[in-house]
Amino acid sequence: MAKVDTSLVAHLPLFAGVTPEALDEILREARSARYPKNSAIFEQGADAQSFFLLLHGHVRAAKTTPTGEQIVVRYVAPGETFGLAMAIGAARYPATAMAVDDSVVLIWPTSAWPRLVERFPALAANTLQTVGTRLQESHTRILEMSTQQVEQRVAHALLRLAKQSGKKLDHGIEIDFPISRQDIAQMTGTTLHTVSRILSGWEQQGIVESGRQRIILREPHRIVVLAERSPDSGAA
Amino acid sequence: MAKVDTSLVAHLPLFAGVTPEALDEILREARSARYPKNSAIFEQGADAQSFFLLLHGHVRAAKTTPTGEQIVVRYVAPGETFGLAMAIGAARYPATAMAVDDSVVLIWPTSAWPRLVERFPALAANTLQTVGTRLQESHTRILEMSTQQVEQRVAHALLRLAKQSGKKLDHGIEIDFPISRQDIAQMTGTTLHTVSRILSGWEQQGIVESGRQRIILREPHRIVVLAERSPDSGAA
DNA sequence: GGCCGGTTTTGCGCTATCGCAAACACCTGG
DNA sequence: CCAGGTGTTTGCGATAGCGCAAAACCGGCC
Repeated sequence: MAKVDTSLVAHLPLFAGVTPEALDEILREARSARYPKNSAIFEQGADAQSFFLLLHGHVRAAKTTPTGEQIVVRYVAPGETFGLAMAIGAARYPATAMAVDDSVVLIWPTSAWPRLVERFPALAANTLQTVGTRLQESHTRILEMSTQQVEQRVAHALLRLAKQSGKKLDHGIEIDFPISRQDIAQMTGTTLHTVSRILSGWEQQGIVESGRQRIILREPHRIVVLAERSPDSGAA
Repeated sequence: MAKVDTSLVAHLPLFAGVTPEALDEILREARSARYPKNSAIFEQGADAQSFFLLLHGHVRAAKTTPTGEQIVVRYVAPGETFGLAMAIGAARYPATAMAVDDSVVLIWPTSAWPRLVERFPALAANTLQTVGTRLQESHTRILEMSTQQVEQRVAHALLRLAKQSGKKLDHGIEIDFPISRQDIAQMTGTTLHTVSRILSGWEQQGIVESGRQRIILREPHRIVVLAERSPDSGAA
Protein backbone atom coordinates (compact mmCIF):
# COMPACT_ATOMS: atom_id res chain seq x y z
CA MET A 1 0.00 0.00 0.00
CA ALA A 2 2.81 2.36 0.80
CA LYS A 3 3.84 3.81 -2.47
CA VAL A 4 5.26 6.75 -0.62
CA ASP A 5 8.97 6.93 -0.31
CA THR A 6 9.79 7.09 3.37
CA SER A 7 12.58 9.52 2.66
CA LEU A 8 9.98 12.05 1.59
CA VAL A 9 8.39 12.20 4.98
CA ALA A 10 11.06 11.01 7.38
CA HIS A 11 12.17 14.51 8.21
CA LEU A 12 8.71 15.79 9.16
CA PRO A 13 8.14 16.83 12.75
CA LEU A 14 5.41 14.23 13.05
CA PHE A 15 7.98 11.48 12.63
CA ALA A 16 10.75 12.94 14.73
CA GLY A 17 12.41 10.20 16.73
CA VAL A 18 10.79 7.45 14.72
CA THR A 19 13.09 4.80 13.30
CA PRO A 20 13.00 4.06 9.58
CA GLU A 21 11.52 0.64 10.22
CA ALA A 22 8.81 2.09 12.40
CA LEU A 23 8.11 4.73 9.82
CA ASP A 24 7.73 2.04 7.26
CA GLU A 25 5.24 0.28 9.42
CA ILE A 26 3.31 3.47 10.00
CA LEU A 27 3.18 4.29 6.33
CA ARG A 28 1.90 0.83 5.52
CA GLU A 29 -1.31 1.76 7.25
CA ALA A 30 -1.83 4.79 5.11
CA ARG A 31 -3.13 5.21 1.64
CA SER A 32 -2.63 8.23 -0.52
CA ALA A 33 -5.19 10.18 -2.46
CA ARG A 34 -5.37 13.13 -4.73
CA TYR A 35 -7.91 15.92 -4.36
CA PRO A 36 -8.43 18.31 -7.23
CA LYS A 37 -8.55 22.02 -6.69
CA ASN A 38 -11.70 23.18 -4.89
CA SER A 39 -12.77 19.71 -3.80
CA ALA A 40 -13.76 19.03 -0.20
CA ILE A 41 -11.63 16.59 1.77
CA PHE A 42 -13.99 16.43 4.69
CA GLU A 43 -16.92 18.43 5.96
CA GLN A 44 -17.48 20.01 9.32
CA GLY A 45 -19.69 17.78 11.43
CA ALA A 46 -18.95 14.58 9.51
CA ASP A 47 -17.70 11.47 11.26
CA ALA A 48 -13.97 11.74 11.72
CA GLN A 49 -13.04 8.55 9.95
CA SER A 50 -9.56 9.55 8.90
CA PHE A 51 -6.69 11.83 9.61
CA PHE A 52 -4.41 13.32 7.04
CA LEU A 53 -0.94 14.40 6.14
CA LEU A 54 -0.60 16.84 3.29
CA LEU A 55 2.11 15.85 0.85
CA HIS A 56 1.52 18.32 -1.89
CA GLY A 57 -0.77 21.25 -2.54
CA HIS A 58 -2.63 23.46 -0.12
CA VAL A 59 -5.67 22.91 2.04
CA ARG A 60 -7.93 25.41 3.71
CA ALA A 61 -9.57 24.51 7.02
CA ALA A 62 -12.66 26.60 7.66
CA LYS A 63 -15.31 26.70 10.33
CA THR A 64 -18.90 27.63 9.62
CA THR A 65 -21.44 29.13 11.99
CA PRO A 66 -25.02 27.91 12.20
CA THR A 67 -25.95 31.04 10.26
CA GLY A 68 -23.59 30.24 7.45
CA GLU A 69 -20.74 32.62 8.13
CA GLN A 70 -17.28 31.22 7.77
CA ILE A 71 -13.84 31.80 9.14
CA VAL A 72 -10.63 30.33 7.89
CA VAL A 73 -9.04 28.37 10.70
CA ARG A 74 -5.76 27.93 8.86
CA TYR A 75 -4.10 27.03 5.64
CA VAL A 76 -2.35 23.69 5.65
CA ALA A 77 1.04 23.54 3.98
CA PRO A 78 2.77 20.40 2.69
CA GLY A 79 4.20 18.33 5.52
CA GLU A 80 1.52 19.33 7.99
CA THR A 81 -1.15 17.10 9.46
CA PHE A 82 -4.81 17.95 9.53
CA GLY A 83 -8.11 16.39 10.48
CA LEU A 84 -6.72 15.24 13.82
CA ALA A 85 -10.14 15.21 15.43
CA MET A 86 -9.63 11.85 17.06
CA ALA A 87 -6.32 12.70 18.66
CA ILE A 88 -8.07 15.43 20.54
CA GLY A 89 -11.04 13.30 21.42
CA ALA A 90 -13.62 14.51 18.95
CA ALA A 91 -15.78 12.11 16.99
CA ARG A 92 -16.61 14.63 14.31
CA TYR A 93 -14.58 17.10 12.31
CA PRO A 94 -14.84 20.56 13.80
CA ALA A 95 -14.13 22.22 10.47
CA THR A 96 -14.30 21.69 6.73
CA ALA A 97 -11.15 20.97 4.76
CA MET A 98 -10.94 21.95 1.13
CA ALA A 99 -8.11 21.65 -1.36
CA VAL A 100 -7.37 25.11 -2.69
CA ASP A 101 -4.96 23.63 -5.18
CA ASP A 102 -4.57 20.16 -6.57
CA SER A 103 -3.38 18.31 -3.51
CA VAL A 104 -2.00 14.95 -2.51
CA VAL A 105 -2.51 13.57 0.96
CA LEU A 106 -1.74 10.52 3.02
CA ILE A 107 -4.78 9.13 4.78
CA TRP A 108 -4.89 6.97 7.88
CA PRO A 109 -8.09 5.54 9.28
CA THR A 110 -8.88 7.09 12.64
CA SER A 111 -9.06 3.60 14.07
CA ALA A 112 -5.34 3.17 13.46
CA TRP A 113 -4.40 6.03 15.74
CA PRO A 114 -4.65 4.36 19.14
CA ARG A 115 -2.65 1.41 17.92
CA LEU A 116 0.01 3.56 16.32
CA VAL A 117 0.35 5.70 19.40
CA GLU A 118 0.73 2.65 21.57
CA ARG A 119 3.44 1.21 19.41
CA PHE A 120 5.13 4.54 18.76
CA PRO A 121 4.64 6.92 21.65
CA ALA A 122 6.75 9.52 19.89
CA LEU A 123 3.76 10.12 17.64
CA ALA A 124 1.71 11.34 20.55
CA ALA A 125 4.51 13.53 21.81
CA ASN A 126 5.09 15.01 18.37
CA THR A 127 1.42 15.60 17.81
CA LEU A 128 1.19 17.25 21.18
CA GLN A 129 3.88 19.68 20.09
CA THR A 130 2.08 20.41 16.88
CA VAL A 131 -1.26 20.96 18.52
CA GLY A 132 0.37 23.05 21.20
CA THR A 133 1.97 25.26 18.61
CA ARG A 134 -1.37 25.72 16.93
CA LEU A 135 -2.91 26.64 20.25
CA GLN A 136 -0.31 29.32 20.68
CA GLU A 137 -0.99 30.62 17.23
CA SER A 138 -4.67 30.76 18.00
CA HIS A 139 -4.00 32.79 21.09
CA THR A 140 -1.86 35.15 19.11
CA ARG A 141 -4.67 35.54 16.66
CA ILE A 142 -7.12 36.28 19.44
CA LEU A 143 -4.72 38.82 20.82
CA GLU A 144 -4.46 40.50 17.45
CA MET A 145 -8.19 40.55 16.93
CA SER A 146 -8.63 42.09 20.34
CA THR A 147 -6.03 44.77 20.15
CA GLN A 148 -5.23 45.64 16.56
CA GLN A 149 -7.01 47.37 13.77
CA VAL A 150 -7.96 45.63 10.60
CA GLU A 151 -5.06 46.96 8.58
CA GLN A 152 -2.53 45.60 11.01
CA ARG A 153 -4.25 42.27 11.17
CA VAL A 154 -4.24 41.95 7.40
CA ALA A 155 -0.56 42.84 7.39
CA HIS A 156 0.16 40.12 9.92
CA ALA A 157 -1.91 37.60 8.03
CA LEU A 158 -0.06 38.25 4.80
CA LEU A 159 3.30 38.04 6.47
CA ARG A 160 2.36 34.71 7.99
CA LEU A 161 1.11 33.37 4.69
CA ALA A 162 4.28 34.52 3.00
CA LYS A 163 6.39 32.85 5.63
CA GLN A 164 4.47 29.61 5.48
CA SER A 165 3.82 29.41 1.76
CA GLY A 166 5.70 32.18 0.08
CA LYS A 167 7.41 31.67 -3.23
CA LYS A 168 10.38 33.91 -3.66
CA LEU A 169 10.38 35.94 -6.84
CA ASP A 170 12.92 38.51 -7.84
CA HIS A 171 10.36 41.25 -7.43
CA GLY A 172 8.92 40.06 -4.16
CA ILE A 173 7.28 37.12 -2.42
CA GLU A 174 4.21 35.51 -3.89
CA ILE A 175 1.67 33.60 -1.88
CA ASP A 176 1.87 30.23 -3.44
CA PHE A 177 -1.79 29.33 -3.80
CA PRO A 178 -5.00 30.99 -4.90
CA ILE A 179 -6.37 33.21 -2.17
CA SER A 180 -9.20 35.70 -2.47
CA ARG A 181 -9.99 38.92 -0.62
CA GLN A 182 -12.80 36.99 0.97
CA ASP A 183 -10.36 34.39 2.30
CA ILE A 184 -8.20 37.04 3.89
CA ALA A 185 -11.26 38.67 5.37
CA GLN A 186 -12.17 35.34 6.94
CA MET A 187 -8.70 35.02 8.41
CA THR A 188 -8.72 38.45 9.97
CA GLY A 189 -12.30 38.91 11.05
CA THR A 190 -13.36 41.55 8.60
CA THR A 191 -15.14 41.85 5.26
CA LEU A 192 -13.88 41.36 1.75
CA HIS A 193 -14.69 45.00 1.07
CA THR A 194 -12.36 46.26 3.72
CA VAL A 195 -9.61 43.89 2.62
CA SER A 196 -10.03 45.08 -0.94
CA ARG A 197 -9.73 48.70 0.11
CA ILE A 198 -6.62 47.99 2.13
CA LEU A 199 -4.92 46.06 -0.64
CA SER A 200 -5.84 48.70 -3.18
CA GLY A 201 -4.22 51.28 -0.96
CA TRP A 202 -1.09 49.21 -0.57
CA GLU A 203 -0.95 48.53 -4.26
CA GLN A 204 -0.95 52.26 -4.99
CA GLN A 205 1.97 52.65 -2.66
CA GLY A 206 3.78 49.84 -4.40
CA ILE A 207 3.84 47.67 -1.30
CA VAL A 208 1.98 44.79 -2.90
CA GLU A 209 0.97 43.65 -6.31
CA SER A 210 -2.20 41.66 -6.60
CA GLY A 211 -4.78 40.27 -8.89
CA ARG A 212 -7.45 37.67 -9.00
CA GLN A 213 -6.74 35.31 -6.10
CA ARG A 214 -3.11 36.27 -6.25
CA ILE A 215 -0.96 38.42 -4.02
CA ILE A 216 2.69 39.36 -4.24
CA LEU A 217 4.42 41.16 -1.42
CA ARG A 218 6.73 43.58 -3.15
CA GLU A 219 8.10 45.25 -0.08
CA PRO A 220 7.76 42.88 2.85
CA HIS A 221 9.66 45.16 5.19
CA ARG A 222 7.13 47.92 4.70
CA ILE A 223 4.39 45.45 5.55
CA VAL A 224 6.24 44.58 8.72
CA VAL A 225 6.16 48.26 9.59
CA LEU A 226 2.45 48.41 8.91
CA ALA A 227 1.88 45.34 11.04
CA GLU A 228 3.57 46.97 13.98
CA ARG A 229 2.19 50.42 13.51
CA SER A 230 0.39 51.60 16.58
CA PRO A 231 -3.20 52.64 15.94
CA ASP A 232 -2.41 56.33 15.89
CA SER A 233 1.04 56.74 14.41
CA GLY A 234 0.43 59.27 11.68
CA ALA A 235 -0.67 58.13 8.24
CA ALA A 236 -0.16 59.99 4.96
CA MET B 1 6.90 14.94 49.47
CA ALA B 2 3.49 13.86 48.27
CA LYS B 3 1.11 15.02 50.93
CA VAL B 4 -1.65 14.93 48.38
CA ASP B 5 -4.13 12.16 48.68
CA THR B 6 -4.14 10.28 45.40
CA SER B 7 -7.88 9.84 45.64
CA LEU B 8 -8.28 13.57 45.25
CA VAL B 9 -6.76 13.62 41.82
CA ALA B 10 -7.20 10.07 40.53
CA HIS B 11 -10.37 10.90 38.67
CA LEU B 12 -8.91 13.83 36.75
CA PRO B 13 -8.71 13.54 32.98
CA LEU B 14 -4.96 14.00 33.17
CA PHE B 15 -4.65 10.71 35.01
CA ALA B 16 -7.16 8.68 33.04
CA GLY B 17 -5.84 5.20 32.49
CA VAL B 18 -3.09 5.59 35.06
CA THR B 19 -2.84 2.92 37.72
CA PRO B 20 -2.89 3.92 41.37
CA GLU B 21 0.74 2.88 41.79
CA ALA B 22 1.76 4.89 38.80
CA LEU B 23 -0.20 7.85 40.07
CA ASP B 24 1.61 7.55 43.33
CA GLU B 25 4.90 7.63 41.56
CA ILE B 26 3.86 10.65 39.54
CA LEU B 27 2.71 12.55 42.56
CA ARG B 28 5.96 11.85 44.34
CA GLU B 29 7.65 14.14 41.87
CA ALA B 30 5.34 16.99 42.64
CA ARG B 31 5.26 19.47 45.44
CA SER B 32 2.31 21.57 46.39
CA ALA B 33 2.17 25.28 47.02
CA ARG B 34 -0.31 27.91 47.99
CA TYR B 35 -0.66 31.21 46.19
CA PRO B 36 -2.58 34.00 47.84
CA LYS B 37 -5.17 35.99 45.96
CA ASN B 38 -3.67 38.31 43.35
CA SER B 39 -0.22 36.76 43.42
CA ALA B 40 1.56 35.79 40.23
CA ILE B 41 2.33 32.12 39.67
CA PHE B 42 4.48 32.71 36.67
CA GLU B 43 5.13 35.53 34.26
CA GLN B 44 4.90 35.62 30.51
CA GLY B 45 8.35 35.24 29.02
CA ALA B 46 9.91 33.60 32.06
CA ASP B 47 11.71 30.27 31.82
CA ALA B 48 9.18 27.48 31.95
CA GLN B 49 10.65 25.67 34.90
CA SER B 50 7.47 24.02 36.10
CA PHE B 51 4.05 22.91 35.10
CA PHE B 52 1.01 22.99 37.31
CA LEU B 53 -2.19 21.33 38.34
CA LEU B 54 -4.72 23.50 40.12
CA LEU B 55 -6.17 21.83 43.18
CA HIS B 56 -8.11 24.65 44.67
CA GLY B 57 -8.92 28.24 43.81
CA HIS B 58 -8.92 29.97 40.44
CA VAL B 59 -6.16 31.14 38.16
CA ARG B 60 -6.25 33.60 35.32
CA ALA B 61 -3.95 33.11 32.33
CA ALA B 62 -3.40 36.34 30.45
CA LYS B 63 -1.28 37.38 27.51
CA THR B 64 0.22 40.84 27.19
CA THR B 65 1.16 42.68 24.03
CA PRO B 66 4.41 44.59 23.65
CA THR B 67 2.35 47.75 24.11
CA GLY B 68 0.94 46.58 27.40
CA GLU B 69 -2.54 45.55 26.40
CA GLN B 70 -3.81 42.31 27.85
CA ILE B 71 -6.22 39.59 26.99
CA VAL B 72 -7.44 36.83 29.23
CA VAL B 73 -6.52 33.52 27.65
CA ARG B 74 -8.64 31.52 30.05
CA TYR B 75 -9.60 30.95 33.62
CA VAL B 76 -8.25 27.78 35.14
CA ALA B 77 -10.62 25.79 37.31
CA PRO B 78 -9.64 23.21 39.93
CA GLY B 79 -8.55 19.95 38.36
CA GLU B 80 -7.11 21.59 35.28
CA THR B 81 -3.48 21.79 34.29
CA PHE B 82 -1.72 24.98 33.28
CA GLY B 83 1.72 26.21 32.40
CA LEU B 84 2.26 23.29 30.02
CA ALA B 85 4.77 25.24 27.95
CA MET B 86 7.21 22.36 27.77
CA ALA B 87 4.72 19.79 26.57
CA ILE B 88 4.17 21.96 23.56
CA GLY B 89 7.82 22.63 23.02
CA ALA B 90 8.15 26.14 24.39
CA ALA B 91 11.00 27.10 26.68
CA ARG B 92 9.19 30.12 28.07
CA TYR B 93 5.71 30.73 29.35
CA PRO B 94 3.56 32.33 26.67
CA ALA B 95 1.28 33.96 29.23
CA THR B 96 1.14 35.14 32.80
CA ALA B 97 -0.70 33.12 35.44
CA MET B 98 -2.19 34.84 38.41
CA ALA B 99 -4.24 33.50 41.30
CA VAL B 100 -7.52 35.37 41.37
CA ASP B 101 -8.42 33.66 44.61
CA ASP B 102 -6.34 31.93 47.22
CA SER B 103 -5.20 28.88 45.32
CA VAL B 104 -3.43 25.60 45.87
CA VAL B 105 -1.46 23.95 43.11
CA LEU B 106 0.67 20.91 42.46
CA ILE B 107 3.97 21.75 40.85
CA TRP B 108 6.19 19.51 38.78
CA PRO B 109 9.56 20.55 37.47
CA THR B 110 9.51 20.78 33.70
CA SER B 111 12.46 18.44 33.63
CA ALA B 112 10.27 15.65 34.99
CA TRP B 113 7.92 15.73 32.02
CA PRO B 114 9.93 13.74 29.46
CA ARG B 115 10.63 11.05 32.00
CA LEU B 116 7.02 10.85 33.15
CA VAL B 117 5.76 10.67 29.60
CA GLU B 118 8.17 7.90 28.79
CA ARG B 119 7.10 5.84 31.76
CA PHE B 120 3.42 6.69 31.44
CA PRO B 121 2.48 7.32 27.84
CA ALA B 122 -1.12 7.86 28.88
CA LEU B 123 -0.04 11.23 30.20
CA ALA B 124 0.88 12.39 26.73
CA ALA B 125 -2.34 11.07 25.28
CA ASN B 126 -4.41 12.72 27.99
CA THR B 127 -2.58 15.99 27.63
CA LEU B 128 -3.07 15.85 23.91
CA GLN B 129 -6.79 15.62 24.49
CA THR B 130 -6.74 18.55 26.84
CA VAL B 131 -4.70 20.74 24.57
CA GLY B 132 -6.84 19.70 21.64
CA THR B 133 -9.96 20.73 23.48
CA ARG B 134 -8.45 24.08 24.26
CA LEU B 135 -7.55 24.52 20.63
CA GLN B 136 -11.14 23.93 19.70
CA GLU B 137 -12.28 26.42 22.26
CA SER B 138 -9.86 28.96 20.88
CA HIS B 139 -11.26 28.47 17.43
CA THR B 140 -14.74 28.94 18.73
CA ARG B 141 -13.65 32.14 20.34
CA ILE B 142 -12.11 33.36 17.11
CA LEU B 143 -15.31 32.49 15.32
CA GLU B 144 -17.32 34.49 17.83
CA MET B 145 -15.02 37.47 17.65
CA SER B 146 -15.26 37.41 13.88
CA THR B 147 -18.98 37.05 13.52
CA GLN B 148 -20.76 38.27 16.60
CA GLN B 149 -21.38 41.60 18.22
CA VAL B 150 -20.04 42.48 21.58
CA GLU B 151 -23.25 41.81 23.47
CA GLN B 152 -23.46 38.28 22.17
CA ARG B 153 -19.84 37.63 22.96
CA VAL B 154 -20.28 38.81 26.51
CA ALA B 155 -23.32 36.58 26.84
CA HIS B 156 -21.34 33.59 25.64
CA ALA B 157 -18.46 34.40 27.93
CA LEU B 158 -20.70 34.57 30.97
CA LEU B 159 -22.42 31.35 30.11
CA ARG B 160 -19.08 29.62 29.79
CA LEU B 161 -17.84 31.00 33.06
CA ALA B 162 -21.04 29.91 34.73
CA LYS B 163 -20.70 26.44 33.31
CA GLN B 164 -17.09 26.11 34.31
CA SER B 165 -17.17 27.83 37.66
CA GLY B 166 -20.76 28.62 38.50
CA LYS B 167 -22.05 28.28 42.03
CA LYS B 168 -25.71 27.48 42.10
CA LEU B 169 -27.76 29.78 44.26
CA ASP B 170 -31.50 29.71 44.67
CA HIS B 171 -31.79 33.01 42.86
CA GLY B 172 -29.41 32.22 40.06
CA ILE B 173 -25.87 31.15 39.26
CA GLU B 174 -22.95 33.06 40.64
CA ILE B 175 -19.53 33.15 39.08
CA ASP B 176 -17.44 31.65 41.79
CA PHE B 177 -14.45 33.98 41.81
CA PRO B 178 -13.80 37.71 41.63
CA ILE B 179 -14.08 38.97 38.10
CA SER B 180 -14.15 42.56 36.96
CA ARG B 181 -15.69 44.27 33.94
CA GLN B 182 -12.18 44.69 32.72
CA ASP B 183 -11.58 40.94 32.87
CA ILE B 184 -14.68 40.25 30.83
CA ALA B 185 -13.63 42.91 28.35
CA GLN B 186 -10.31 41.13 27.96
CA MET B 187 -12.07 37.85 27.35
CA THR B 188 -14.32 39.23 24.67
CA GLY B 189 -12.15 41.73 22.88
CA THR B 190 -13.86 44.89 23.96
CA THR B 191 -13.50 47.61 26.60
CA LEU B 192 -14.57 47.67 30.20
CA HIS B 193 -16.86 50.57 29.36
CA THR B 194 -18.83 48.60 26.86
CA VAL B 195 -19.07 45.63 29.22
CA SER B 196 -20.28 47.90 31.96
CA ARG B 197 -22.97 49.35 29.73
CA ILE B 198 -24.13 45.91 28.69
CA LEU B 199 -24.29 44.57 32.22
CA SER B 200 -26.09 47.68 33.40
CA GLY B 201 -28.66 47.10 30.71
CA TRP B 202 -29.09 43.49 31.67
CA GLU B 203 -29.32 44.35 35.31
CA GLN B 204 -32.21 46.70 34.60
CA GLN B 205 -33.97 43.92 32.84
CA GLY B 206 -33.38 41.62 35.79
CA ILE B 207 -31.28 39.23 33.76
CA VAL B 208 -28.22 39.56 35.95
CA GLU B 209 -27.31 40.93 39.30
CA SER B 210 -23.83 42.26 39.75
CA GLY B 211 -21.52 44.25 41.89
CA ARG B 212 -17.88 44.80 42.47
CA GLN B 213 -16.10 41.87 40.84
CA ARG B 214 -19.19 39.78 41.27
CA ILE B 215 -21.78 38.57 38.80
CA ILE B 216 -24.88 36.48 39.30
CA LEU B 217 -26.84 35.17 36.36
CA ARG B 218 -30.43 35.46 37.44
CA GLU B 219 -32.01 34.24 34.26
CA PRO B 220 -29.54 32.09 32.39
CA HIS B 221 -32.04 31.10 29.75
CA ARG B 222 -32.52 34.71 28.75
CA ILE B 223 -28.78 35.05 28.41
CA VAL B 224 -28.78 32.02 26.15
CA VAL B 225 -31.29 33.82 23.99
CA LEU B 226 -29.13 36.91 23.91
CA ALA B 227 -26.12 34.83 23.00
CA GLU B 228 -27.91 33.42 20.00
CA ARG B 229 -29.66 36.58 18.94
CA SER B 230 -28.87 37.43 15.38
CA PRO B 231 -27.39 40.91 14.95
CA ASP B 232 -30.65 42.42 13.80
CA SER B 233 -33.44 40.64 15.62
CA GLY B 234 -35.37 43.51 17.09
CA ALA B 235 -34.40 44.96 20.45
CA ALA B 236 -36.69 46.69 22.93
C1' DG C 1 -14.21 35.21 -29.99
C1' DG C 2 -17.83 36.28 -27.14
C1' DC C 3 -20.50 35.00 -23.03
C1' DC C 4 -20.93 33.86 -18.08
C1' DG C 5 -19.83 33.61 -13.33
C1' DG C 6 -16.93 34.57 -9.79
C1' DT C 7 -13.85 38.33 -8.05
C1' DT C 8 -12.63 42.79 -7.17
C1' DT C 9 -13.25 47.73 -6.79
C1' DT C 10 -15.43 51.73 -5.11
C1' DG C 11 -18.99 55.02 -3.38
C1' DC C 12 -21.83 56.32 0.44
C1' DG C 13 -24.49 56.41 4.55
C1' DC C 14 -24.84 54.28 9.03
C1' DT C 15 -23.88 52.66 13.56
C1' DA C 16 -21.79 49.84 16.98
C1' DT C 17 -18.31 50.62 19.65
C1' DC C 18 -14.44 53.06 21.16
C1' DG C 19 -11.97 56.74 23.79
C1' DC C 20 -11.82 60.14 26.90
C1' DA C 21 -13.38 62.30 31.01
C1' DA C 22 -15.75 62.88 35.08
C1' DA C 23 -18.51 61.44 38.71
C1' DC C 24 -19.59 57.64 41.64
C1' DA C 25 -19.76 53.50 44.69
C1' DC C 26 -17.58 50.33 47.55
C1' DC C 27 -14.01 48.07 50.27
C1' DT C 28 -9.99 48.29 53.09
C1' DG C 29 -6.70 49.89 56.12
C1' DG C 30 -5.40 53.10 59.50
C1' DC D 1 -14.97 56.71 61.20
C1' DC D 2 -12.64 58.63 57.55
C1' DA D 3 -9.28 58.58 53.56
C1' DG D 4 -7.42 56.40 49.65
C1' DG D 5 -7.68 53.38 46.06
C1' DT D 6 -10.03 50.22 43.03
C1' DG D 7 -13.60 49.16 40.38
C1' DT D 8 -17.94 50.91 38.10
C1' DT D 9 -21.18 53.89 35.76
C1' DT D 10 -22.43 57.15 32.42
C1' DG D 11 -22.31 61.01 29.01
C1' DC D 12 -20.79 62.52 24.70
C1' DG D 13 -18.24 63.12 20.50
C1' DA D 14 -15.38 60.66 17.10
C1' DT D 15 -14.60 57.01 13.75
C1' DA D 16 -13.21 52.64 11.92
C1' DG D 17 -15.28 49.57 9.55
C1' DC D 18 -19.65 47.51 8.08
C1' DG D 19 -23.44 46.82 4.77
C1' DC D 20 -25.53 47.57 0.66
C1' DA D 21 -25.35 48.45 -4.11
C1' DA D 22 -23.48 48.99 -8.52
C1' DA D 23 -20.04 48.75 -11.75
C1' DA D 24 -15.86 47.21 -13.67
C1' DC D 25 -12.77 43.22 -14.31
C1' DC D 26 -10.96 38.98 -15.46
C1' DG D 27 -10.45 34.35 -17.05
C1' DG D 28 -12.04 30.30 -18.67
C1' DC D 29 -15.40 27.75 -21.41
C1' DC D 30 -18.27 26.73 -25.31
